[in-house]
Formats: sequence, C-alpha cells, structure tokens
Amino acid sequence: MAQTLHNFHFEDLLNKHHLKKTAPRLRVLSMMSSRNTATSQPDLESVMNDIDRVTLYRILSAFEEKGIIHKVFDLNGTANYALCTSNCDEGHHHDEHLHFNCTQCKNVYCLNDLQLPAINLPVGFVPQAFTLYATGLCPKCSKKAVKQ
Amino acid sequence: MAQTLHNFHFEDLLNKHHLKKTAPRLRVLSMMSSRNTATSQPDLESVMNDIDRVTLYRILSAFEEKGIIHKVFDLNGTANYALCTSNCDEGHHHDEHLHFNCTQCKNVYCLNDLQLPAINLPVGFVPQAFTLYATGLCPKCSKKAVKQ
DNA sequence: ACGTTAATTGTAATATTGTTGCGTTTACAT
DNA sequence: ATGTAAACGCAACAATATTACAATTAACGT
Ligand SMILES: [Mn+2]
Ligand SMILES: [Mn+2]
Ligand SMILES: [Zn+2]
Ligand SMILES: [Zn+2]
Repeated sequence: MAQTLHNFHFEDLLNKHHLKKTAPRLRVLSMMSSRNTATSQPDLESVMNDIDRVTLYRILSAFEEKGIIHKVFDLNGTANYALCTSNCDEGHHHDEHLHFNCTQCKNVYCLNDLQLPAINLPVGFVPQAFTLYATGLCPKCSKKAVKQ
Repeated sequence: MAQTLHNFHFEDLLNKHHLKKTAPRLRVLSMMSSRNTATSQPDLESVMNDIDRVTLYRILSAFEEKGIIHKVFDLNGTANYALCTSNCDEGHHHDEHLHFNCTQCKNVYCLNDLQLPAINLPVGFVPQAFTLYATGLCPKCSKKAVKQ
C-alpha cells in the first residue's frame, strides 16, 4: 500500500474485531501495511525477532480468522500474509484475486483489481472459493532483466 | 486414473528419463497412478513406512524435475503430488489446470480437462505459468452433504 | 485512579516437514 | 563377470508449526 496508514486506523481495526490493542499486533499490522507485497512468515519472524515466535503465529491465525489478513503459500510452500482489502468477515474470506509470485525476488503480489473469469466445473464439484496463481517476473525484476 | 496401469509402463517411463528402475520408485509410481486424487507427502510416508523418508523426498524431487509428477500445495500448505498428464519436459511443466481442494475430505483433484481462460496482467508483470485453485466440496462429499 | 479478570504473551517442550553429508548397496553398461 | 555412477539408508540437523501452562497486561466496571 503506497498510502500511509496511521496507528489509529489499526487500533480501530482491532477494536472492531474485539482484539486487544497490543504492541506486537500493532507492529505486525504496521509492517504488513507498509509493504506492497505479501509478507512471508520467515520475514516477519526475522524483522520482529524480539517478539516470540509463538506469539507471531497466534497473531497471524487470529488475524486470519477475523478476516483481517489472508494467507498465501508461495512456490516453495512458504506461508505469506497480506492484508485483506475486500470486506472479509469472521471465518469468511473473499480474496478471490490473482496472486503473482515472482520467480526472481520471490515476492508475492496481491493483484486485487484483477477479477477472475467465470469457471464452470465438472458435475458434482461444488466450489466455495477460487484463487488464481501466476508465476513469472514482477515489474521490478522484468525491468532489470531487460537492462542486462 | 481409473485405467489400470501396468508395471512395464512405469519401467518404460523411468527408462525414458534415464532413471534406474528401483523398487521404491516403482512403488511410488504405482501408488500415485492408483488414485484419482493427488497424494500428500504424509500419506506417501505412512503408506511406504518401510522406505526411508529421505529416499521418498529424493524420489519426489527427481520425478518432479523430470516432469513425471507435479507438486501442489493444499489449503494447509501440505505438499501433494500427482502424475503429469500433459507432456512435461525436464524442468518445464505444463500443468496449467485447475486444482480442486475439497474442504471436507481434504483431497486434491487435478481437473486436467478444464482449460484456463486468458488472463491479462497489469503492465510490467511477465507471466510464466498460471494455476487456478478452487476449494469446495468434491462429488463424493457433496453427495454425502445432500443425504444428511 | 484502582482492582479484577479474561485475553494475551512468554517459555519450554514436542511434533512435523524438509535438508545435508556420508558410507553402503545396487542397477546397468561394458 | 566386473566397474562404476546412481540410488539408497542412516544420522544429524534445520525450519516450521503446535501444545501446555505460567506470567503479564489491556480493558472494564467501580
Ligand atoms: Mn491476496
Ligand atoms: Mn495437477
Ligand atoms: Zn520480482
Ligand atoms: Zn471431498
């Protein structure tokens, strides 16, 4: 998100979901909103190395359950987390956008604006949610590739 | 695959890729071809508990590299493996089909016949491959749901 | 302000998944 | 039959995730 988000936004967000405003939670929200790509669990852990690992896992699963963030696995099966932009409710996510995983920088981009085309499944399959994944080069890495 | 595949098919397959025909490899191929869903790493490990874990990992990554199988992460980030049906080459996969993950039985189905619609990405993103994921109820589980 | 309490965090222990190094075995080409 | 590279088994380790429980603290009513 290029937009600067302020702490009281996060505090409101936590309030709304009946979650206590704690330092670790605010820091996680702040870190994730300061990036334009999803944040991997290893990243989160190394940046917030003063916060206990278990606490981080609990914060992440609480946020995910409340519909504040959503989880995406990248090419290597690593968990990445990004703020939900759509109005995701407790237990019901609506993050049916494209996830672009750059093979160079490994970043995962949420392309929220890209709406999925209609899919019709074989008989018997009852879909609940779709996600489209793409791999390739992100704008930064494709630019670099041209220069060389 | 409902079709019964015979051992000599697997032996030919291994030959083609310059892989030695060993008992563990043949058993992995046999197990995977006997199922109509992808096989999870935990499943593989518990069924083949007499084969060393490391050997299984090495077989899986060799097969994946050769384009014999492809890897899919399910909802929980667990690795699942399925035989490639498209002509996948060494290092180049073409498994751009839909992966359906049943929320009930947790099985991952490769819906090979379902071709992906065209997607146009924002400027700068250079795609290499796409995968479409869906979650929901598979035919078996949706049938059970109706009965209750 | 202050005390109460449920929610949250920290700590330790454990489980699961995946990797690396190395010695032994074996498939297969000659 | 024999030599050899490939594959396997074993041990040790690394990374990721979960559980149980004790200590702390944010939020609430007074
Ligand atoms: Mn996303
Ligand atoms: Mn598949
Ligand atoms: Zn990139
Ligand atoms: Zn099912």
